[in-house]
Amino acid sequence: MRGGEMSGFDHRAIEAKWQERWERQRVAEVDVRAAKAKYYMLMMFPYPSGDRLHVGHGRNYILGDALYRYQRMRGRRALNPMGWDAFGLPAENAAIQRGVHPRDWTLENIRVMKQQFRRWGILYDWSKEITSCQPEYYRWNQWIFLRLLEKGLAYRKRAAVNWCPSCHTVLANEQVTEGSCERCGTAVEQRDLEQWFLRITAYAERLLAGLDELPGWPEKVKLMQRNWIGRSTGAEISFPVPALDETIPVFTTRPDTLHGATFLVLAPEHPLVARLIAAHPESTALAEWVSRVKNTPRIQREGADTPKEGRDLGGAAINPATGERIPIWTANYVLPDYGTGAIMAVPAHDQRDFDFARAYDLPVRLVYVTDDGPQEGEALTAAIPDEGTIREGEFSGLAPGPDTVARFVAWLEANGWGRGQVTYRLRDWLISRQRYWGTPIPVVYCDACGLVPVPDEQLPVLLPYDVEFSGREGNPLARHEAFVATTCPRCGKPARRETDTMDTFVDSSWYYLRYLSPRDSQKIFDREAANRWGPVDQYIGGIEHAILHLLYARFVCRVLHDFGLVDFEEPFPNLFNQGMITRFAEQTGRVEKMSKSRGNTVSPDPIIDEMGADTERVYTLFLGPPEAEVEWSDEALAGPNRFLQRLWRIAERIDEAPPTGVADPELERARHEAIQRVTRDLDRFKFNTAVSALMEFLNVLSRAVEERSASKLACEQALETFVQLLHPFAPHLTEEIWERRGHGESLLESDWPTWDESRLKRERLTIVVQIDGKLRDRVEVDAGIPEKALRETVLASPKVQEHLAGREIVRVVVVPGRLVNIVSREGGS
RNA sequence: GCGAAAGUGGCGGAAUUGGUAGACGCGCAAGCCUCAGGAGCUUGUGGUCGCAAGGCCGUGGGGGUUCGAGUCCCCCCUUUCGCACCA
Repeated sequence: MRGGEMSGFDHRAIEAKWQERWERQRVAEVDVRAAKAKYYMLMMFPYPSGDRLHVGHGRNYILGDALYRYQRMRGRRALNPMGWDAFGLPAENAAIQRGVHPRDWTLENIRVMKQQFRRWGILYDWSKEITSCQPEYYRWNQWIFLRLLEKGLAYRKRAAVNWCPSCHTVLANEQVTEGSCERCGTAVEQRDLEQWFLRITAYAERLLAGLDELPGWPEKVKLMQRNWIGRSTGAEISFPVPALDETIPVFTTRPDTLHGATFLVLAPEHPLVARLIAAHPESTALAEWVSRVKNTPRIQREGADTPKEGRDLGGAAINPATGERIPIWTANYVLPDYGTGAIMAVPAHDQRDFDFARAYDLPVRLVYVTDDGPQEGEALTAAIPDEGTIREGEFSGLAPGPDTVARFVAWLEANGWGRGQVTYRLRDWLISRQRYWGTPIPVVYCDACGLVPVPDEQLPVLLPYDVEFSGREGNPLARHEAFVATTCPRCGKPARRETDTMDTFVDSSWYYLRYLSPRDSQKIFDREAANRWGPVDQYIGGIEHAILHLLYARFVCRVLHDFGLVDFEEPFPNLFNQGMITRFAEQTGRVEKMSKSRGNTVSPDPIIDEMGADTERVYTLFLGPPEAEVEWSDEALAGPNRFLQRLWRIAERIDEAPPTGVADPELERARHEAIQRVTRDLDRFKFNTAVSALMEFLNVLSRAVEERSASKLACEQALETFVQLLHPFAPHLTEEIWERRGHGESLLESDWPTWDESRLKRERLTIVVQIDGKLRDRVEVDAGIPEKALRETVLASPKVQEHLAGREIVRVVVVPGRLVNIVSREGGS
């Protein structure tokens, strides 16, 4: 196969020819004004990293292209746009390491990636292309930001935030995994900084409820989002602190255990901590301890394995239920940004509080007791979270559960001690980044006017090109005098620009709307087009965005909905997560996700050179179920390549078929079956089994041609159907055969074949015969055979007779068209 | 620890959702064709016993439901993923 000359067809010439023609004829361009039978499909737009795409990336795009071509042939007006998630850290790092400007680097990468898409035969409507790092795009990020600011949905606050010391920037909670920076793996530190947030928590309930309206999403992703939002119901209870003339509100999911609350615990960051320390005799030592805990990296401070540590702050609060004075502590296991940043500790019924109480010898009081369990707190060896019944008082005898909680909530409210409350795990979205290569946040700081939003007419706030990339800590933008120095839009006096840029997930939170009117310089997007084409009919991307991108995009879509810009609340009603391609990595000695850093990538270039893009495409789709992780095998490429070679040879020999043939009905049946199987499989994204069905169909056609057993007409019809069905998988070769068969128009314009149920019926059926569930024989019968006759046929079979010798028939189970199972037992005649 | 998904030949994977386990492909073996083959074609290919006909075993392990279980139920093991002190 050296050089490809041995191939039956010249894949290089054919692929180049069709790629050129599709591009020249702009076959994928859609006029969005006409939305008849619209089908908006979308691949998550890629980050144009400098690494060339490997076959693992290819899976994603090939799958999307196959779907696109299929939908086109089904007669849908399919829109398949592509763009670039072009802001982000790697560009800036490349600038520091190689001295290339992020913009130039990014645009060059885009050029290379486009070439790669082209070589795969992938069709995008390039007239809709968007690039998020261009002012024409990012000005609308700024526009959205200003609207959020107006509505109080964007705000600035000082908070302990995640800081990546390697990327020199803060990170959103969603970008921290196991206490480390998701991008570079460096342990994240805590820094107390003034930052910009988007109030996604205001949408927590709607984001959660909306998941129930998404049958087209994988359960796994919905579950991940539910867990991330983390809705908890319970109560907020206020504990008076007489000495400070304050109350400390706590959130608890177990107000029913209030009588067992023997101390309070505040997060070290809690605002009352400082006041309590000030009144404490050992205030210096305490303050030191508190500041040490505050500065402990998240990964060390949090986590179930971290030992619980705390200090008595010396104050006392009143447990409203018992009237008792209880101590106030601070501890590392109480989080500052969840609930109220303070808890009531009920050691008897919460394991964490129990561990802490035992470590510091704090009282343990049982509210619920079990008949056979300990009757006193001292005797407990572990918390009993949901067993037993309440021992005393007006709620005596109740068992733990939602009803009991509800009764306590009503009781708290009646007494004015607290109220029912819902709390979310979800935190507000931190969007500030101390980096250059992102959308400038459009606000100005004026000594006289304070924080002033940049007026719409002054947008975009342009990212300056001429910055210095030194690799020093701090945002290069902050050192750019001409950028920072500005005038206040309100009073005209000198002012400073905000130098933080936006998280790139802002860019990707609404881009699908911009595709519909990408060059509009007057407005963010065309509302009418957005409502006609949106929401996206099919969204395709990796599971790694299950939370980050998909949650942010759902949030922003709701915001835009509330602004009256779109009619829908869910941007992507149907989501498909393709699986990764894995391969053995020498470095680790394991089969792992294909990636440059693991050194286990496979370049598509030599494959395309030697066997063609069609081969890679068919192989990629054939490899395994698209949602599953699959292992790449260089060897197995030969199968799909042989398959395409055979197709070519058969197409060339089709004229040899005789004018009449005995196998025509059989071939026709196989043709209809192939149409049915491929259509059904594609509708369910089962590309792998669709390829199998085509292989089987080719085997039948191939035999018919080989044996000259079917007529030329039947063979030609089978071939044409075959080429149509295969087109989404192997577009170049199929176009070529189609054209050579005298068709003037692209296969994309042809109508997807339809099958006729009546043609699928077989005249003769093979019925499986079981005796006591074991396969014993097969009998061939007419399809319409009555059950009685079938039984007789089966019982007459010599093999059945033999196996039944000396046994008695108890029962005969008949599954029409499939099998007969004879149930027998010992004895009889 | 909690939650979810998945375990099928030498390999990737099928199985109309309770009805022939292993489709399709890779690999392997034998044969044909060929100056040659890393090309093409044909046949075979879960294990085991048997000359054969055929038998027995077989979908991570163990139980169960059923005429019938890869598929449903219970227990266990392994792997992967998500969350991980969220009160």
